Amino acid sequence: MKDVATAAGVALKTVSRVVNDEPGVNPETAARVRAAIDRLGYRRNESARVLRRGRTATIGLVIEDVSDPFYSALNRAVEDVATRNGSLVLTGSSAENPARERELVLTFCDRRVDGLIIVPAGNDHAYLLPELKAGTVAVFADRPPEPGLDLDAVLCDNAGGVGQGVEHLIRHGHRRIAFLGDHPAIFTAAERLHGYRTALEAAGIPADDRLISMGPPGQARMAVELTRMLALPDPPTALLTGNGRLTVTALRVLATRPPPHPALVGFDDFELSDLIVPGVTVIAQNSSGLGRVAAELLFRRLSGHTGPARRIRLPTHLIARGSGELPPP
Amino acid sequence: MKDVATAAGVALKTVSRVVNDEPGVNPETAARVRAAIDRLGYRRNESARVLRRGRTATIGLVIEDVSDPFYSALNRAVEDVATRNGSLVLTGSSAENPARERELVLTFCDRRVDGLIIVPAGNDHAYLLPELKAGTVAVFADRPPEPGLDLDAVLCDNAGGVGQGVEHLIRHGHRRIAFLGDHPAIFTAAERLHGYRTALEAAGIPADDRLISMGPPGQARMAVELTRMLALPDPPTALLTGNGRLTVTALRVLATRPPPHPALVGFDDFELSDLIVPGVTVIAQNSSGLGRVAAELLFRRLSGHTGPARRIRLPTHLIARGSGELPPP
DNA sequence: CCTGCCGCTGACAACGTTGTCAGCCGTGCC
DNA sequence: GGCACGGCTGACAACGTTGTCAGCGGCAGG
Repeated sequence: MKDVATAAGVALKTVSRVVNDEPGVNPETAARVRAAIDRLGYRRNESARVLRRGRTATIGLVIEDVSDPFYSALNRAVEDVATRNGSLVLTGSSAENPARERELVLTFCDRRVDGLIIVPAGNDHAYLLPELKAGTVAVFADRPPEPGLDLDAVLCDNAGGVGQGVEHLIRHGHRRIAFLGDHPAIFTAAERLHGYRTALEAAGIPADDRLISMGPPGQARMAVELTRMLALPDPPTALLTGNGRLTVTALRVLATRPPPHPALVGFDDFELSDLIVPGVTVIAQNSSGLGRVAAELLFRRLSGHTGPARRIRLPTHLIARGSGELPPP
Repeated sequence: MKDVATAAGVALKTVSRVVNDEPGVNPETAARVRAAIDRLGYRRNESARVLRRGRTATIGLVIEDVSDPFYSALNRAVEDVATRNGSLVLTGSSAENPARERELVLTFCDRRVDGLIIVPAGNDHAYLLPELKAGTVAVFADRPPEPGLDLDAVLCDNAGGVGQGVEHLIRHGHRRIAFLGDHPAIFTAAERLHGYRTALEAAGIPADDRLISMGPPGQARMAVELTRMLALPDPPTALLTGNGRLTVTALRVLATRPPPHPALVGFDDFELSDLIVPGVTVIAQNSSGLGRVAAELLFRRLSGHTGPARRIRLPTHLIARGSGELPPP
């Protein structure tokens, strides 16, 4: 910038004014400065700008895994909103590890991101408090902050979605419906389990703990659990899987078994669910909506909005493709 | 930092030394400083550090779309290598738009990223030259830089991979093999088409232009092209699709037609290809390998390595799952 | 003619670090 | 006792911007 000023025969500050489109510069002078900028190929140093102004025009996004379709759709939606707001996105994968999440968030804060969108892996975000006090804005997505942390959050209607799925299966004649969910320490998994129990209860069907299995979506575990359930004297005639990976794992295990297969409804849509035979009936959640709304809440606060923390629930919707409409034998 | 210095009763510079683990500080003093740091919750301002040192410990990644499985796997691999090297990743989606790519790259450069990994959308990277001269390191992934731009690049063995696929189909008795590729202006699409022609020629089978269709992976276009080809007097008995999205589109179109279906080999593996019936035979490319190797090349250069630009080809491998082993009728 | 104002420009400090260099003190050697 | 040296510490400038304030000349109004 100094060089540009010299080349254009003006002071540093005038160049700064031109670069920032500040008013009060003689058009002729401005033109001369712009010419010098082009000639020298000058580009503003953002780091210095940040140091002086305090805003980085960068937000941080912490998700579980950038390569997971659910989160990468969320990532994309966040990126789109950020671009519209002139911001860039630093993304990090927490691998569902609270320590890694904390490390990422703090590193982002060191970089002075303007705001954070976090899919929390842990339940203790005390480490966030100093940053929040320092003016960093944070929004939680997919899972809420623990009580006491008063932040905006965007969630799916987990219980309601699972409820829709259970009702759908009941409508198709099922009463023995198994639920295969992720580890109940994960907020969404717990909510979905709750939705399952509530819907059964509402239909007057007693929940049977032997038809419930909660844990990580490994294929071995899934094989064991399905085998166990299907060998029961009154086996489930339908399965409800609690997230996309569980659905896929269940499909893989079922593929190793002879028909007839139980009906299946999966929470979370996934690509190609329509190409499998029968098509997989799913409860679609709006992953990009999650990202979009979270980013919008964030930028609203960044542009000065204050107000009580909001908690937004995005609706899910059931897509019938065949697997959920199989009747009980 | 000033506050910490005051609190610990030392000079600014001593705090800086402690924070950076520089040698030559009395352990007692260091302990006092560290205590003050903890007490005040001090965190170093990275922007100021960057301004002073010139290194941001951040790299930029420009891909086509963060939500595309191929690119998000690449993204994850880059992130992993970056983390191991103490760096963060700024990611942007170019949407296959050269102008957007340029904008992203220049914005990243304004932020003084140490290096760039680019999946180029366009063929003109003249805009990169000033940045390269200014010391930014760039590595291309999936597609090479245009001649004259002497940069490291990591590519898949596109022609060889398609060749494998063609040979596989020929081995299963096919001689009428159609090729459905993306727009030939895309480097990988052109290379794959070339591999197709070469492999046919090597087998002594004349290429038939009526069995070749190059263009974007829209379902309408795919439907038209497949209908046209399958209505020929001597229709193709096998299809080779040039990327993941084309494969999926072809599967969707085929699903609307009565059997028997032509054999199918798709370039690029995709999740659930094993759950479709018959399983989809693919030529798997190593998308995370692409990201990993590109990031490794980048960090090698960032740590001082100089040397001629390298061009690395990653092998592909064929995974037979059923659809590519269907015999001709 | 003087005053006040406006449009434009520039000098200077400040943002929070780190690199450079100088200084202090104690120790060991001549 | 004088000197060199090493371990430790600190003062200061610099990185490239932007915010603040002051200054300049011209013009309108009193």
